[in-house]
Amino acid sequence: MLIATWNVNSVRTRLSQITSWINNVNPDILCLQETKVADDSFPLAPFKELGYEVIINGQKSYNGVAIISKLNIENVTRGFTHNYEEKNISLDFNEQKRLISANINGLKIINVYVPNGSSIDSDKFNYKIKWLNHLSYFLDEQVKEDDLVCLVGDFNIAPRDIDIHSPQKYEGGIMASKMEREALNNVLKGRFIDSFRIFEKSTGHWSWWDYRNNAYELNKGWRIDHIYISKNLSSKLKSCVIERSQRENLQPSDHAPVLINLKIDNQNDDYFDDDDDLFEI
DNA sequence: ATGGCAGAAGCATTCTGA
Repeated sequence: MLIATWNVNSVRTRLSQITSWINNVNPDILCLQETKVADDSFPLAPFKELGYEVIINGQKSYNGVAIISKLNIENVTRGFTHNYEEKNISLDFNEQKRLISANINGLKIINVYVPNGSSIDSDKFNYKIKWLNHLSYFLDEQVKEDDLVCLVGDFNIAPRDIDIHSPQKYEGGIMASKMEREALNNVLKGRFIDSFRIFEKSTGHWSWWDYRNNAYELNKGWRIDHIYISKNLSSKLKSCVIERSQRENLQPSDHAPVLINLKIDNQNDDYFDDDDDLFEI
C-alpha cells in the first residue's frame, strides 16, 4: 500500500504534474498541501477519472489540504474537532484550512499543513506553536491507543540539524528552532516513527528547496515534509523515499513528494521492484 | 539585513510563502 504526501503549491497550476505522477507511481493515497483553491473550484474530475475519491478542505489563495484515495474514504473530519476556546485560546484555528483526516483501509490518515511561522520573533511564529499545540489536542482526542495512524504533511520543521543543508547558518531560526522542535515532539509524544529515518540515517536528503538563489541546482534544501506512522505500523513499513525528480519538472512545486510502502495487503507490492528510478540516491 | 522566486487576485501591485 503506497501512501504519499506532497505540497504542490497550487493544485490547479500543478494539475498535470500531479496526474502524471499518479499515473507513474499508482499511489493508493496521496495527501496534498497548499492546494490554494476554494472547495467549489477544486479540480475533482481529473482525479475521479483516474479512479480516485477526493476529500478537500480548502480556501481561496492560501493553504488548503486534500486527500486523494483509490480506497474507500470514511469518517472524514475537516480542521480541529475540539472546542478551541476551552483551550484558552480565542483565535479560531479552523479559519486557515490546514487539516483534514479520514479512515482509509483500516488506517487513520491525518494530513497537515503546519504554518510556516515567518520568523521566530513574529506573531505568525506564535500562531505556529499554538497550531501545533492544537494538533496535539486533536491527536489526543481522535487517536485511540490501538489505532493505525499515518500523520503526514508539510510540517515546516526540520526535526534535526541533519535535515538542513547548512545547519550552522540556520540554527535557532525558523523551521529549526528549539521551540518548534519541542512543539513537534509534543505532537508526536513518542507515539510515532519518522518513516524516512528508519531507512536513511545520514544528512543530505531534502524535500524542499527554495525557489530563490538557485537553491535546487546548488542542492541547498531542507527535509520538512514527513510521514509519521504510529509505532504499531512499524513492522509493516517497507520503504520511504523522497521523489526529488519531481523538483526537476518544468514549473515545479518547491516541494518533492514523500512516499512510503506499507505491507498492509497485496496492493502494489511489486512497485519498488520494477522502477528503481524512483529511489533517491 | 535584504532580496531572490513563485502563485493568487486581478490588472498594478500587494500579500504570502519558507
